[in-house]
Amino acid sequence: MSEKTTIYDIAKALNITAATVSRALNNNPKISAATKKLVMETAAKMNYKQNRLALALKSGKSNNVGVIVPYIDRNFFSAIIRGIEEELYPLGYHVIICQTHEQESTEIDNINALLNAQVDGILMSVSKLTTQTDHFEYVLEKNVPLVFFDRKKDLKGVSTVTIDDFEGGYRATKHLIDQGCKRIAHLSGDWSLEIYKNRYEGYKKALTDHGIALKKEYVIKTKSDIRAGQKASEKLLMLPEPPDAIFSSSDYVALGAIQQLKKHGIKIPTEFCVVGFSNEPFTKFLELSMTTVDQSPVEMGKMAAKVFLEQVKDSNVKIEKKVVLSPTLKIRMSSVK
Amino acid sequence: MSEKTTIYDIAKALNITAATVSRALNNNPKISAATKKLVMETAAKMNYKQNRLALALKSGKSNNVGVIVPYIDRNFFSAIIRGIEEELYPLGYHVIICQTHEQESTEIDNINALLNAQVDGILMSVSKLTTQTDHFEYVLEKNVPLVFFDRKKDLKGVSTVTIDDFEGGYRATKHLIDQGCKRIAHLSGDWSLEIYKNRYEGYKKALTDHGIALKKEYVIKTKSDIRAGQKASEKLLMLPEPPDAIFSSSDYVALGAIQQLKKHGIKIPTEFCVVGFSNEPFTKFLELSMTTVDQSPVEMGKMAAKVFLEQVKDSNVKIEKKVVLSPTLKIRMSSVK
DNA sequence: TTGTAAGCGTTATCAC
DNA sequence: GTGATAACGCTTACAA
Repeated sequence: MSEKTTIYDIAKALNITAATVSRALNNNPKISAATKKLVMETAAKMNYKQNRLALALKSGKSNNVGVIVPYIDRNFFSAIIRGIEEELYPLGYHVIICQTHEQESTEIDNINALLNAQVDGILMSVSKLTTQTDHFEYVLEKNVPLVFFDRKKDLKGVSTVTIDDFEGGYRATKHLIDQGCKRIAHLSGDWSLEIYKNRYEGYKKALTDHGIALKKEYVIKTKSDIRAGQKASEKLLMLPEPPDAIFSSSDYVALGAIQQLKKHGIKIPTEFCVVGFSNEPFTKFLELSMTTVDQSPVEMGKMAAKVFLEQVKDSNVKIEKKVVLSPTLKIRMSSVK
Repeated sequence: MSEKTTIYDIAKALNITAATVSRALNNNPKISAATKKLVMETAAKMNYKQNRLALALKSGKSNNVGVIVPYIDRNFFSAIIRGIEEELYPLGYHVIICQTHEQESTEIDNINALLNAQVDGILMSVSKLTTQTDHFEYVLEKNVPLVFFDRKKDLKGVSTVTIDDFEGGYRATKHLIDQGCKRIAHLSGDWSLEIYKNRYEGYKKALTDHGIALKKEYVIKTKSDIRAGQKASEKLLMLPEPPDAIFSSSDYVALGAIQQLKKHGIKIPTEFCVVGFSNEPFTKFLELSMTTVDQSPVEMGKMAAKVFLEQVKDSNVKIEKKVVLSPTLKIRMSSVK
């Protein structure tokens, strides 16, 4: 029973040919009900399982999609993958995962490996350190659908699913203004990544829309970890006129800021408000729960999958879809006076 | 340039045969240095990429492994997957992921799908609701290596990688005893999952080893969420002699307990100590950081991958390896008086 | 309605 | 050292 049974085995058992078995198994109309039933039964009896590899080789479709992310154990990305998997699995697709570790060279390697594996599409978030775009063009040349989620590069023929980072930045900042904060600082990330640039732009627009002048010393670019948040907020507090609120592009940075503020005996939210970005799971478990911008990553994954499916449906038509999801502001204790 | 180039294209270009090209590409000894060089060069020039699907069909090895977990966006599992991916990718394997959603029927479906896809092995954590084992036996019949991590079923021929849950429970409890806690309660999970049973056994042993009688009313089985932790601890506080410490088999339950204790004005850790299990990321970000048992999931994933590789190496020898990793107690504020 | 045979891209086993 | 050919398991014109 350990040997795999093929359609030939079934054919032999019934004294018919493999082609007929294949037709019976695939609901081909040109087949008699009798033989079809017979084939179905013996297939079940012999425990036949279709070899997807053979099908893939024949059809040129592997029914696998590749998903590339920086790290799979970052909640934002694993939630996206969950969305992709849940959308695609019912349609018979399998998800192959790769991690770039934020390295461009690894990203290129991942893409080549997935292409060799004949994936039907690649869904990915661009690595922080990626500057070239040749490897993306190469995917397109091979006519393999390419969908960027969250972090993208602007390329012709590539569909993207992102959230409106500008809007996220705007609403976070407006919320702080509504709370009566007058001197709102912003902790940002590297602007070579659009997402951070856009969150900053939203911040800026909200300020000017409400007649608040942008103070250059209130905007600090940092790495995305707790330590960076501590250092940046320390710097802010040393200013002649320190801020009374922080909008951070990262939840981790915001957490570092909160820790540092507390160290200085500053009361949150009464004296100082903080808003983060990403709705990392920990933000709502804090004793002082953190206001943050939710990116609905599972939805983002599902949407990326849907865009991929559209692309596959009309493979002759090159679609270039730009889906922009709306972020949700999760208002919690760190910003409500 | 959009068409895929095969070894036939290279052969045609050089007026040799595909077999020769194949040999050149695969470092076959029976080939002249000259033709080899020539083939290599034109292969590069024509941008040849090996079709892994064809190789897979021919060889019977897909170089894919399937990984099945309840939910991919649970940190514990995504970290394990990270470990698996990082161990296997350098060897040319790709990781296909599936989610059971804790449903037995989905688990069975996942296994069949992966088997159809001709994966070279299946690495998985058993779903909470799984009672049958037929689908696992079936994998073994097909001679596909099967490795369980964390949640396992005892089956002949299946290798497992787990942490020593007994030890974890023992050390967590002993730590509480060392802190001077006298009345230690335990919040457990469903004992049909070995992990919870073993953590409880460790708890029990630590108590008796230190001359503390096990009180039945101090042991409560709950679901693994915050709400359950709140309710269970409420029940404990209503006891005629309420406990002065909780060892919880889940970080979420422990968090719920802490919240409830605070609601009653109970001071942690001075009046009451709490220890969780799993070292979920949020535990160390809490203002009152939580003591918990770390399961080193990335290491667990790497180990599962290594066990799989051993199995593959000697496919004729059936290996049944039981790897048990040691947990680490992360001592934090919630339990240090 | 069913059988025949070619083909998907490789590699392996023969010959030469 | 290289070429011809079969085989992996399946689908699909084309014939019958």
